[in-house]
Amino acid sequence: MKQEIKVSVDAVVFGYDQESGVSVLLIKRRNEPFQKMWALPGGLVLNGESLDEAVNRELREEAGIDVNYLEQLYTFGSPERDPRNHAISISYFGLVRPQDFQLAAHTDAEDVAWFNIKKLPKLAFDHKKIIDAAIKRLRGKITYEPVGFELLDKEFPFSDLEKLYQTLLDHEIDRRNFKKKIIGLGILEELDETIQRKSGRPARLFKFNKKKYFELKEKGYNFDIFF
Amino acid sequence: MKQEIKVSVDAVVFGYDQESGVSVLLIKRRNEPFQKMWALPGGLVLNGESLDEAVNRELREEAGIDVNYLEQLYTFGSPERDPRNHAISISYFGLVRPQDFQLAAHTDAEDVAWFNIKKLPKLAFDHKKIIDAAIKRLRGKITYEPVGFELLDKEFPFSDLEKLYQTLLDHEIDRRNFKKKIIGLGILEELDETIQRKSGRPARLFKFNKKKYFELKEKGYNFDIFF
DNA sequence: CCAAAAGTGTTCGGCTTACACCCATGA
DNA sequence: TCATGGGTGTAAGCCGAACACTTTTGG
Repeated sequence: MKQEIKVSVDAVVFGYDQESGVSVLLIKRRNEPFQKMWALPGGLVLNGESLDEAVNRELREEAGIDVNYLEQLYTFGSPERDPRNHAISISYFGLVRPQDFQLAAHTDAEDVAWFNIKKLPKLAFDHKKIIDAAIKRLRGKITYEPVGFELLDKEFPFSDLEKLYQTLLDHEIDRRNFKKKIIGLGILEELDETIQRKSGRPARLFKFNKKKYFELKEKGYNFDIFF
Repeated sequence: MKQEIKVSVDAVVFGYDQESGVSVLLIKRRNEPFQKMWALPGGLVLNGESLDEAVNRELREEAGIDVNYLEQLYTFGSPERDPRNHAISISYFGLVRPQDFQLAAHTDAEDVAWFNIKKLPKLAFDHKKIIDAAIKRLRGKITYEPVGFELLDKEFPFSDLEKLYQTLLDHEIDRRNFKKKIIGLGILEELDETIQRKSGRPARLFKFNKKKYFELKEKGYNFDIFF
């Protein structure tokens, strides 16, 4: 009997901002099944298209977004996950600076929006499960690789980084120890500029030095950021 | 246009023994393409079958093996990876005690054998790449989770564990520090029995205490085994 | 001058590392 | 008695954790 399995990709794209914390990008489905329900952006892989291409295409089509970090997460293949037919989903994990984009729903998406990861709506298919896996990965990831910078502005005050870690790891961090540790990694560049928030003393801006990071990584340097 | 993508699974199953070190299970392909070439066990997922089921079935059919540890590794989906058509492969990573099984080639496999990971033959498809990814994962994995025990006999002398780590991580380990660390984790049980190797003083046998391990893991205990 | 956030050092304890000699067995 | 592998303790240094007061700005 001929194999009749559909191959699709789905993306869990995270964004972060100071006020609302960590969010996931969702689309509202235009079509059945799960019509009008929120779901992860994604869709069928085209013949001759690589998986990465498919994810990037779907994100552009359905949400108007180009991620700046993307990695494969997990492949879900239980035959019951799609009510229509056996369909596997290769899920991806992405990071983006929400401020960089104007969301725009197209094709299969009737709407697009950011949802705080603590206030998710009911989701289509097994997408809740996929998001849970992605959150777990994100939490793990930031403790051993400096991916957090992909979520912050290019130039950011140190407290933003601190708050990001606190939000993601969900526990208090000692400001002094945190700074010592991160500065000790030698992958940040301190700028002369400062930024003024609503109140309080202005903060020095920092920049992630990607080149330095890759140099150190080459040399087998380790970037554990445990707490 | 209708989607025409084949879905298959492939397994990188590792075995270990004292003399030959770490090996991978390979089969010799009975059919085209890559006929008579060595390849990973695996094959098409059947309609209505989950991915895990598919891997276990293929391993039983092609090699006569039941793994005792299995996890998903990565999904390879470049359209050029199969000369016939667009085919994605969900690859798995497995561990087994080679002594527990009598290899037996069937169906698509003309032969099955263990190959030392440092002496691999030329491989079909992109299977070399898949094995490389699996080795990297294995190396990483044993540093933060006690999966090594799945490769050793149920009861083993401490030096076996030490040699396994040395082989996998490819560097010297101080016997005393290693023992202190592992014993300190509290997941080993020391038995009264000893084993006599070809020469030298007989060695005390140890057993991995899975129950204790899960208990500790529940409590958020961490099992880093860095060097 | 008050509120809000940024900035900054030191001490203590525990973990990691380095390191070398004796023991039990078979040949 | 020799060769082979098994077994064991201690000291030094480094890293992570705990901890509080001062500075700069806007209102």
